[in-house]
Amino acid sequence: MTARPATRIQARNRAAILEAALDVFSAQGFRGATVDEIAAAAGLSKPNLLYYFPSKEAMHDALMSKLLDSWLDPLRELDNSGDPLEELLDYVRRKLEMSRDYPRESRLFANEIVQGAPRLIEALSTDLKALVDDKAALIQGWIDAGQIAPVHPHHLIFSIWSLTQHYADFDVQVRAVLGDEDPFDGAPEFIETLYRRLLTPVETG
Amino acid sequence: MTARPATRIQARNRAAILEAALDVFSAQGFRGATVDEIAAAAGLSKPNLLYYFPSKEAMHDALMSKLLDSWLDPLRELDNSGDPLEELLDYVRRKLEMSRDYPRESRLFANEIVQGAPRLIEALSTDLKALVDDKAALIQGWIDAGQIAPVHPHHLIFSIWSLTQHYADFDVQVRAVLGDEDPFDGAPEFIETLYRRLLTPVETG
DNA sequence: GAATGATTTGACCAGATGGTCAAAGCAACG
DNA sequence: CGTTGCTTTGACCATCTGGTCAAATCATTC
Repeated sequence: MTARPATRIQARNRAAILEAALDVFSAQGFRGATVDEIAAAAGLSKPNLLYYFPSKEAMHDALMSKLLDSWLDPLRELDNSGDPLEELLDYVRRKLEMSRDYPRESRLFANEIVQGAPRLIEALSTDLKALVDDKAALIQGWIDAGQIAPVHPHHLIFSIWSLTQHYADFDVQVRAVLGDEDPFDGAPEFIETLYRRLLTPVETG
Repeated sequence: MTARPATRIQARNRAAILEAALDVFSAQGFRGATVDEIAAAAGLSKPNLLYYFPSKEAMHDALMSKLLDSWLDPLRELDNSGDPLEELLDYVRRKLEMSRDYPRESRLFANEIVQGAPRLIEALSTDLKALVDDKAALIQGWIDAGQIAPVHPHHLIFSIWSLTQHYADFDVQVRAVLGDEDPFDGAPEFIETLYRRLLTPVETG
């Protein structure tokens, strides 16, 4: 599909550009980002940058298609291989780690969605919906089997997204409120407690 | 403080402009919004719009200062007047209703924060932090009294923000995944269940 | 080291955008 | 109904921005 970089120079420069573009797009949004700024961040001249990517939109597209995949990976791993509650907690942990380790990717995504996801809506209602529906069915199975407490599976997934990504997307707010305390000191325990208490099945009397 | 509109025409036009600006800024972000677009949405010519607000930034500022206040109001109401768990659930409900009824305000706020809150960071680390610290202490008091289960108060508040605002800020994503189902059919029950189970104190044995 | 093709750049362009200004239109009040 | 001050606008400007292009530079291969 994607044209393979033909030379070492191409590989290096395309990587540098995408790295710079991630920086700028995630901090400024698509319209807020300028090609000049990305070029400067990548250490290239603007025409040189446009030699590797035909347009600003092409850079954004390249980032977005890489992004959606890696964004969905943690959910793909959710399966029937272990204890349901632990499976879900693993998913939560993976998502929280992504917020901590890849906040720019999370913000790039958030920027896109908040503004109506013009360049992404197609993939959301096809690929994403299909995957989520699939995993929701898996979760519903666990509920029907009494292995976790009954909750609306889709909303459960939304809650995991929102709780974990909040720490990346609203980072400045969280840090402004916490002051010196590192958000990721308390977050894992809080969120794990939350889901343990929510999902642990109640004894039927 | 703010200059009172001197005439009926000023009152009407300033209101129309802020309404239009809310529409456009919340959908496009600050840099994505154009003055022409706001003017058109307000039914005014661009120079006429700039007669009422001296610049694009002035419109944004006017919106932001109104916003932060109303955004914090639900939290201000959290107090010691009732059962702690019900107090917190009321707060959650108020926030969720705001997401449903005022999604543009929520997205305006989200846009600002995701992009580093350049125009808001000051207020976040003073006003917001003070209010949250205050309410966190209240919550800690409930925990110490054994009235709700022990959780990190700040993270509890973050979780309420993220869970409720998710339905406004990530609306397109939520709807893309849910298809025909209205998000606000399932969300209130899901979130209430979540906080009841999280916060109901466990019997000490 | 000359030829070939990949890479880089300075100069440039067209359109968008935030903002200005002088003049025209309009409402209100005497 | 004419004066006064508020409101509206067409025309205009400077700057920013995405993108182009021809020419120059560089790497590679024979």
